[in-house]
Amino acid sequence: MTLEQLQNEIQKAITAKFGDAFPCAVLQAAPDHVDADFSLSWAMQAAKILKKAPIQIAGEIVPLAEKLPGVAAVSAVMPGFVNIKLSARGYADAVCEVLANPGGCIRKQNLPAKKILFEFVSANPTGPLHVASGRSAALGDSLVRILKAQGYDASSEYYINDAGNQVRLLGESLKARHEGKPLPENGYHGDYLVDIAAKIKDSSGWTAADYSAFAIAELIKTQQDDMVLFRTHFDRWFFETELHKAGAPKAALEQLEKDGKTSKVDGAVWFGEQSDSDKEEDKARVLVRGDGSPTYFLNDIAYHKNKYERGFTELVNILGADHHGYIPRMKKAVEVLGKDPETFKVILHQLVHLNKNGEAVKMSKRAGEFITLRELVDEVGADACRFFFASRTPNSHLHFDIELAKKRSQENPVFYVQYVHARINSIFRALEEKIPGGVPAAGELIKNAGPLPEKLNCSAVLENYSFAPQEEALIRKLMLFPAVLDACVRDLTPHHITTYLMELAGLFHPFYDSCRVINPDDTKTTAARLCLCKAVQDTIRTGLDLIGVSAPESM
RNA sequence: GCCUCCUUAGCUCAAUUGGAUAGAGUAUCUGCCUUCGGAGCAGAGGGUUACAGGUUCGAAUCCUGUAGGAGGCACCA
Repeated sequence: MTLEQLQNEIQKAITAKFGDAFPCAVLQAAPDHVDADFSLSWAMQAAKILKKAPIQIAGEIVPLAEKLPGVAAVSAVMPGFVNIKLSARGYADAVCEVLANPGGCIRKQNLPAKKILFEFVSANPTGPLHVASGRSAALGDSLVRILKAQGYDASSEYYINDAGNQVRLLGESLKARHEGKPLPENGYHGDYLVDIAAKIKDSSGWTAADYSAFAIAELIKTQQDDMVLFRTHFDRWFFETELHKAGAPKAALEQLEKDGKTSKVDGAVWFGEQSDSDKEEDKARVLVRGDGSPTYFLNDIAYHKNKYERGFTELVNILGADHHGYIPRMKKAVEVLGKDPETFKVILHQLVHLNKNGEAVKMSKRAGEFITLRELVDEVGADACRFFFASRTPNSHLHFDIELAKKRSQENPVFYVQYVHARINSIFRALEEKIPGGVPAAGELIKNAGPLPEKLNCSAVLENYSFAPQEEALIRKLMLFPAVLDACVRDLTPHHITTYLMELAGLFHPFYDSCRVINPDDTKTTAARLCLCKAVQDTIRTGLDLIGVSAPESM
């Protein structure tokens, strides 16, 4: 029995008794000071509609919940909570469910038919990726993993601005480096262009465009390597030049003009009304400059039109907070394209603040002063990096202390979580030595990283097993994992997973301390505890994998 | 000037979206010299959730205002 199943049963019973004009019944973990496993606040939410006292409604739910399998006791307490205690059978079943679906990560049924496209990082190909891109990458890649694991149709994409002014400027900067001449005004000063210039073998007959193309190709390759190093996968790298080849900006412009959504002022084509309100709300923008060239905004409209044309029904863009002004006009553009603006979502993450020796590090790409993502990964490792970036809600400002991160000390919570995984593994390694031949059934279990072996009857192993309080606490936490994944999808953020993993890891140690797993004189207890360890290990591995962090067998 | 976001334990952050006595890691203090990994465990201290009002059975969460911080307001991308 999973928590979701129990919740559904309660929902059914409540609907049968009270009708369906109410919020959903949600089971949540009971607070520490309450003698219960899970609790329901539904009675208080329904009180107004039912025009009854919450405590009275709660009292009416008690007999309904008492009948459910896996439930040992139910009580109604002021001001109107329904508290539920699980039976030993309920705990045992919960462990079996986790083992049957590794990590309790169950693919959902009856999902809405959505095709979701996540676009993230999409940094200009004018330099190596810096740490802020790491935050985007960690958020986006983790979210795609989480959605896919739950059965959603989600894809990832990186948009490369390989056209426009910055490309020309980049080519000019490279040419200057190659010829040892001074850089152009506003050129790119980073040392990486010196390295790229050194790779040029024969530049005779090169045009400005050739320099640009060479630099872009090199930098895209660098960014792709950086993303591989950061375990971030993109289903597609989309080139802006593809749009231009297909005449997409022109087509988009024609559609907008046909619908009367543009206006001409001073020789430039504008998007939106020239009304004060549109200007104030940042919805009016130039699409085509006075010289006839398209702005990035028109290109972006064409790009998003293209996304919808490829069959995606929901677009999610992950952007740094410095782009927030872009959202209102893009939403308006989506609407004008005839799509529901709700299908265009933006995850805005606040910027990464780097601190070094207590001082803020200012970063400017053009000045060439920045910490690259690669440098950071080389110093602290991809595991710590990914975990750290995934640990914060996108909305919060992320303070990254370089000195602290470089220390690779145990202050980093990622080690705390990984340690539990490795520690469980060492228990499994010790089994053969302590009990030659292993224990019935469970020995089979721990050899398999995948789903439960057919022949293992987990519920038989846990039959009549009496759980210690530390074991119960661990199982309760395991039962909450699917709800954590739901929360990640709901909020479009992976950070609930890292919080959860730290709490789960924190519950394993007291179990480990007070419940010796391997006992040659009691193979029944040994088998039961091995099952529990396996369930914890599966869940940790699944959780870490969803945020792109490794689960080491030893450390 | 206008707009967006943030302010929770010494530090870094949570809080199942309005639920019960606000929780973790880390740091500090006190115990455990460890037969499956001590990168650990048990316990303690640490909070007027920036401030002031409001909404209701109930607020860190919602609404208003104030203070402080970050970012954005191009015929750049």
